[in-house]
Amino acid sequence: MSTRVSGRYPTSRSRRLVRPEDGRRHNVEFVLQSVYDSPGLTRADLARQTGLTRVTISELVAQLLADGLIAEAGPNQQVRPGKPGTRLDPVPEARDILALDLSNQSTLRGAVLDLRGRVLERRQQPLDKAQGPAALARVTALAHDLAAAAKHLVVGLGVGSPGLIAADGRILAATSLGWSDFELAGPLEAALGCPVEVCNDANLAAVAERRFAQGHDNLLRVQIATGVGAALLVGGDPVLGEHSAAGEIGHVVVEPDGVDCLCGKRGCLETWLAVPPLTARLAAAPGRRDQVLAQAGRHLGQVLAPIVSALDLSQVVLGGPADLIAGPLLEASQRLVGDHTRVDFRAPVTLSHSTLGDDAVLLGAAAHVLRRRLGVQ
Amino acid sequence: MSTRVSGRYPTSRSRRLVRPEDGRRHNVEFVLQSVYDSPGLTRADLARQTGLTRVTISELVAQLLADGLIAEAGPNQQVRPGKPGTRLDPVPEARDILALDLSNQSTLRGAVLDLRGRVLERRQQPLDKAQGPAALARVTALAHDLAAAAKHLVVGLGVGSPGLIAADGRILAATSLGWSDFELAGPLEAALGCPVEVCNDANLAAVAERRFAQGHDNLLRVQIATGVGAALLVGGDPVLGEHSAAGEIGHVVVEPDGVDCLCGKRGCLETWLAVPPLTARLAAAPGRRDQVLAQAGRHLGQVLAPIVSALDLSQVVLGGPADLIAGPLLEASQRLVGDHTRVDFRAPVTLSHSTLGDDAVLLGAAAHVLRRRLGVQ
DNA sequence: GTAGTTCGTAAGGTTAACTAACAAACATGT
DNA sequence: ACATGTTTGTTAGTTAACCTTACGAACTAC
Repeated sequence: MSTRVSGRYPTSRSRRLVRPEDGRRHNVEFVLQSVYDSPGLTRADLARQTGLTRVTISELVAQLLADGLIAEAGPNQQVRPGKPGTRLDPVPEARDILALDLSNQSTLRGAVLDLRGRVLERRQQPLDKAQGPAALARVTALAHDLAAAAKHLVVGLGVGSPGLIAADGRILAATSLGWSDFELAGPLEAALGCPVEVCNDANLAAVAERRFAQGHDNLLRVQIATGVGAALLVGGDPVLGEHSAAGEIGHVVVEPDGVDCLCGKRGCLETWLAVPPLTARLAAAPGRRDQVLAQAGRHLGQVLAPIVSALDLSQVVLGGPADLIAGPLLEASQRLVGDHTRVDFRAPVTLSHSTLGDDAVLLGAAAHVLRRRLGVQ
Repeated sequence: MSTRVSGRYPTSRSRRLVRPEDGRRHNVEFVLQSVYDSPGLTRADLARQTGLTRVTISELVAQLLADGLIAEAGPNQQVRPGKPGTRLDPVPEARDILALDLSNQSTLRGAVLDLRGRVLERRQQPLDKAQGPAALARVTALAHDLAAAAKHLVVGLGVGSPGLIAADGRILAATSLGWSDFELAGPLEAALGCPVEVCNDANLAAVAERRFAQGHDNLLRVQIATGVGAALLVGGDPVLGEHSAAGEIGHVVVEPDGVDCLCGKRGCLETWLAVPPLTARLAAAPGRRDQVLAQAGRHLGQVLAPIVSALDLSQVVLGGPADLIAGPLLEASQRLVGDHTRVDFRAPVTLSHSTLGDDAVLLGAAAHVLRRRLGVQ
């Protein structure tokens, strides 16, 4: 795990040839994942569970012990014949992960986390409407702050950015930061000397729900803020789409004769669900708060229903201000989706308000680095 | 390729440990894929393209030559210094693939195909409303017919079945055949002695669009027949969903105060788009054929719009009777999806009528076997 | 005709899996 | 108490799949 020269083990799609050492690293990562999933396993347990021999497992474990990523935790307390095995536990404090959240328009947020997703340090940096290279300078400065605050070896830096981000981390368009067709990871890697992973902020928030809030492998996360964005996990992986624009549901029309939207169409979902228009509607109808929220929730449900059906989702998570989302809006949305999609062979979908708060993107950035660099997902 | 003992190379999700021979097979498959993608490559081309050494590539190529899956095609006609390389071509006639389509309620259809997807032989078997074990007997008989008709080594049998099919091929529910929680692949493998892959019919049709009709890696295919079903490819892979029920969009409500549906709700998409209700509506309004079809198309578009936005799809393919689909229905649907989702950073989605006709499922079954057994996708 | 380039193969090294065998540490039965 | 059997983790040696180095064959260019 200390030396990472060649690329990652290929998935079914990103195909490339593999060398024996790719297999070795994959197997080391697999053992690490197993120890994270089931702390206290012994080498013999791992061998039985994986099908590799005890000899090979011992070698893989020795590598992880040498790297400090796992530790022996004394003999197994069992009442069985035979020599008791040695329990193995993960050591989440062995490494630090740096995480950046660029989604806030006024302040860049950063944190140092351990491998369990605990926030160890926080730093931030005003953006002051910096654009392009000036924004890059602010981001780099914040990254340096984080690197200086880290007290352990750093696995890597994860960056959650708004906008369209390609699969390779290239930023196709991020208007709030003035970047287009911009390579962010390269300069940051050069400046910091550690691996950098750039990903869309909404996708990272969804990844965080999965890893740190017991989310399912197939889930939809909707973020309600200045606009309305969504991210989708299928089989645990974020969906990028044909133009890296997946999740852009804010401009689906839900009310053909509704009010004008900035995009030029009328009655887009955002004209109901984004925070500014929603608070304006609430202010304009003082005594009808619950009805307005329920109406917004039904419009959301109208968009969710086909998605939930087509993807057979069981979980939708909503992020955003609790006072707007957590009550009638969520309930109305859940009811409409249930009523419009219910079939006998599918359990009803569950909508819930995110428990991750403002740290969703930071946690997702850490989860992403954890996965890409150590294979733990 | 002749010996296939251990499992397949793992993807990012289906994780397991890998042995050196798994890597070897993955690499052999990669080379085969490369030769299918770019016929006429030389060993040296492959080495440059993949990063492996010429020595290793020669070994992998020797394996494929010995299996007859590729062939040398004389020296490269080039005007360059140096020894000309030997061109390598795929040999699609080297193997046969058996394919079964169980989606028709009255007749089981089967075919023998080559590795290019050309149909070499066709067989069929009346179902006569057989259910459960009796249906299995019909399926097995047809599979035997196909095996007897094959003139080359058989890669495997692909089966496209209606109903809910789990990722491992287990049939969770297929009401038209009277199967529930039913292991179809096991008995067929025992009877035929060749690998069997079972998959949902709609998913296979989508796979066929991708491989044999130049479909994108992210596409939605909607089949309009007795009911309305859909299948979704994300990154080239079929989406199964949390309960293997992905694609079931027929019972999304599009008209809350519409007519009663068999499912117990009102105004489901099927009450507009399935062939029986649609033909009934056309018969009931003799002079308004185009308007009725356009209305059906708009209801479809209403369901497609959120899906297209959330997944950033660029392609939707409609399968079913051309006289209903190919005209005003498709145009109205395309227009509504465009009008309801258009945003500046995304190219508009393209709806089209499938060109694969009745063979979509058979072709998909062959493509699936090709991919699972020979790694060509 | 000579030099330079490119292709495919041969020989031998390195790595990462395997099998076989063994000492250590435990429970159980006499 | 003590032999017996079980389970664990390690050592020693084998096999497989990649690598590097080197070489003959076949072509172009001067």
